Amino acid sequence: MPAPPSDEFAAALAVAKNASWAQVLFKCARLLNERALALLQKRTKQHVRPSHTALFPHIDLQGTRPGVLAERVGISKQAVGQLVEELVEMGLLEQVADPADGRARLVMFSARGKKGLLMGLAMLGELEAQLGNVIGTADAKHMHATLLRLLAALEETSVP
Amino acid sequence: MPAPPSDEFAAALAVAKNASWAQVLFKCARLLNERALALLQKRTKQHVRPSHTALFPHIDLQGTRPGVLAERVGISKQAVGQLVEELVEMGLLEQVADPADGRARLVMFSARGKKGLLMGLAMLGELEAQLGNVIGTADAKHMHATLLRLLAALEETSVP
DNA sequence: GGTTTAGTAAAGCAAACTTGACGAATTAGT
DNA sequence: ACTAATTCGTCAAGTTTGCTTTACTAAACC
Repeated sequence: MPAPPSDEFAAALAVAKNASWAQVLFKCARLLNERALALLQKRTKQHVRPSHTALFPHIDLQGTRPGVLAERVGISKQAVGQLVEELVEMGLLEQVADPADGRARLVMFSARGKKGLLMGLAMLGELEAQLGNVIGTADAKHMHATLLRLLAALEETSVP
Repeated sequence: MPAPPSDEFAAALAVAKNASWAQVLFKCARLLNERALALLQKRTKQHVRPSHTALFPHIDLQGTRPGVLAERVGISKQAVGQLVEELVEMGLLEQVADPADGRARLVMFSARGKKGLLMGLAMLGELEAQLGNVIGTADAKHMHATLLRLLAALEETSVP
């Protein structure tokens, strides 16, 4: 007698699930992100949100205009305006008039923002070291290299 | 003459950034997720959202009660109720009365939902294969194994 | 028969945006 | 030189997503 169709489905599902590294990647990223943000808020006592941390790597040390920032992050200028406003209130960013253009302003890190940024990265380093002890430093390094190439592949190739 | 302090900061920043695999992991996950969701909506013409796909892996083939689902995903029963309602409207899930309990209902995949699930996983497999060609199949496999151990480490160890 | 338990209903909230309308400075056209 | 069009950012309002809280019914358990 033939197996019921639901078993075929279950088998196909199991195979597809097992083969997929993307799902594992998603889950790792989500869990690690949650942990890092929880730790960050615990240490800084500031309400830094994911949208804020997404902004940081795009701010040049010499300062960046909000419009440029919006383009880099891929959101509207208004959205950047809101985020910057919040971060200025927290004392992490500051704005200065752009000497080259009276309409424009330059967003840059304040002294406190710079310290906070380094602290945040150090904190991430701690987490990575802690996890590296569990998964193996060599494998962590190997994964880092592979992820860098994956990132390049994602940024270069277009959506099919 | 000594270098200005901002250069020290820039150097420290560059070092910290370069050493961090977590940031690369986050960016890869975000980009890949965006691409997968865009492709999914393009193919299915349905408005499947991340919160929906987060639900799928927790639904047993024999059906799962909303309350149990809520516990597994870590959200309220009401939130599950909303998501299930939407997915039933899309024709991907269906609900049947639980024969063991008159108050309870069982959430399960409809025939169309099962087909959709397999299609979605196949689609993810396509993306992975395409990226695997770029980053190298062996490295992709190695990364998969490392990520699985990272996941285990994240789920086992507590927040410091 | 009283108390859990399963789920529903309605409202609200926070995050992370967007759209549309605007003012002020700059650049371009004539 | 002087409008005219463009660009830079802001203000205010609205939207979507993904939840939560509070209050409630109906069935089941004891």
